[in-house]
Amino acid sequence: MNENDFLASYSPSDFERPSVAVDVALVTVFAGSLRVLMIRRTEHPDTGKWQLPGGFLRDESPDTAAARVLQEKAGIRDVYVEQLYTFGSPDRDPRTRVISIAYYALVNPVRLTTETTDVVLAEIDVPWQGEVGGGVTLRHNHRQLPIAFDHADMIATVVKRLRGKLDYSPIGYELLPEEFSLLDLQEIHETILGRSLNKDSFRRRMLNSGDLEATGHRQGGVGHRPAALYRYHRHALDEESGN
Amino acid sequence: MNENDFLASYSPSDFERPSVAVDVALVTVFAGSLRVLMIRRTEHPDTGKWQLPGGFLRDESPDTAAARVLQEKAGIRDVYVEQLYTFGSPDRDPRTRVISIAYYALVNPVRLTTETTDVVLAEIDVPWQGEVGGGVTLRHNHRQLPIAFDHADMIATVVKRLRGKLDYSPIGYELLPEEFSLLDLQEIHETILGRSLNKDSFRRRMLNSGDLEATGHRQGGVGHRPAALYRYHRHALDEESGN
DNA sequence: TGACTTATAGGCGACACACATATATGCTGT
DNA sequence: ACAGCATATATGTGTGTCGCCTATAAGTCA
Repeated sequence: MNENDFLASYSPSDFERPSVAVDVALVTVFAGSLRVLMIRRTEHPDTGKWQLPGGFLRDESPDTAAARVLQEKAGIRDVYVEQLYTFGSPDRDPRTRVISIAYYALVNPVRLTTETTDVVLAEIDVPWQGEVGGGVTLRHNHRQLPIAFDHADMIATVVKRLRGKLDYSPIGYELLPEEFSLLDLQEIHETILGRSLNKDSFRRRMLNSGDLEATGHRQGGVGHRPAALYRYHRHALDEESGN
Repeated sequence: MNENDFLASYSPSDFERPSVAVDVALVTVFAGSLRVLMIRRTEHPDTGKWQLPGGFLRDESPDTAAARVLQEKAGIRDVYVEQLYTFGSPDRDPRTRVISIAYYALVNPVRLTTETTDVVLAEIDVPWQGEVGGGVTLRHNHRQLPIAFDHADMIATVVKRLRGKLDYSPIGYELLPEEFSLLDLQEIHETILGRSLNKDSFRRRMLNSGDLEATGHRQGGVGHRPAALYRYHRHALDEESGN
């Protein structure tokens, strides 16, 4: 390593030192659509376009910053939050160099407050199958929402991550209330994956996973035979030898 | 949002502005062990401990920075590189606040130059099964290597990521030379997963995946029947209708 | 030439899956 | 009260994959 490299490595000038931000995609499933909370920008640049809730990192861990941003910008706390990917192209923000650590959060829609003119739950349109990737568009009340900065890339990355993790992690349950029917769970999976699933296989697979615990309750007032309700119960392995 | 929050968000002072670094775990499989390139620190803090090659982010994308760090610190280029996770606990570096975007890279060991006293390929000891996680330790010549900063966490995260992606992505091939036998490929998978695999099932699964192309070559001078050699050939679907 | 080692091919039962059919159960209108 | 309806739940069947096993092939080496 030559001297220039050494100096650049150990004494980065303030000019080179980027800002570090956290952006959070708060995702929910509602009325058969995958949705994400978006905020309308009121300042330059990208005025009028829609962005994810975000904020600059303070004297805190990135995880803490993500939870704080959710509390401050979306008014919600105690939800499932996980780091997604870090975006840092030199030109992703026209004002100055900003590195953004993107997060996603999952929540049941009943925990979300009503929309305002500047904060909406936008439907995510995913025009591709599987995890190969591609772009997404957002809709709200049949209108397409223009997306600020590179936040469309972030949302597309969330969809890919959710599709990849759905089979082997309990993220589906984070989008449901405490008690739910098997069909509720199947609709969550179908919405995330963007395709329909075989009902019988899905039932068997979920019941055999050992992650479901019957509550003994049933649906009420549904106009047909009520489904049994379950709750998530992290890997209740070998239920027969229940000791 | 109150005024304090506003100012903190939109005018982060230089004091709050952290440094942003990139650390890269260059991983390879050699003699039945998963290994990672480590560099001995010669300065405070953690003098004498071992760290991943890293450097501060310049006027470049994080991906570019990772490739540059590999070139400068490990003397290797044109390898598979992928972003891993961003580490940013406030106390992870005792000198100043540093956010580190961790990457991992995969390479065949024949492309690596010989070791020096300050640059070694350390064996990764993984005392857990599957992707549940836990800590790792490093060994070199039967001696355990002390690990600087939170780089042990980074290496553990790499192992988890590799185990998770192995089944549905071609990362295994990045660790092999252009032509390889099925047993070579199986040993890569077994080393990453930390458990032995059924030989027949593995053969069938790989040959049916459509990602292997027979080269027509065979092993030479192995003291027994030589295995056929294959190369990776991204999803050669429907080889029969070869049009 | 024959012993040895690993590669390769094929068979077999267990199991998960998609798809189909049959039965159960609560609700609703008359 | 009862028939009909809609969905839940149970059962069956063929297909494909997996782990395990046996048999054969193709090189090297004494």
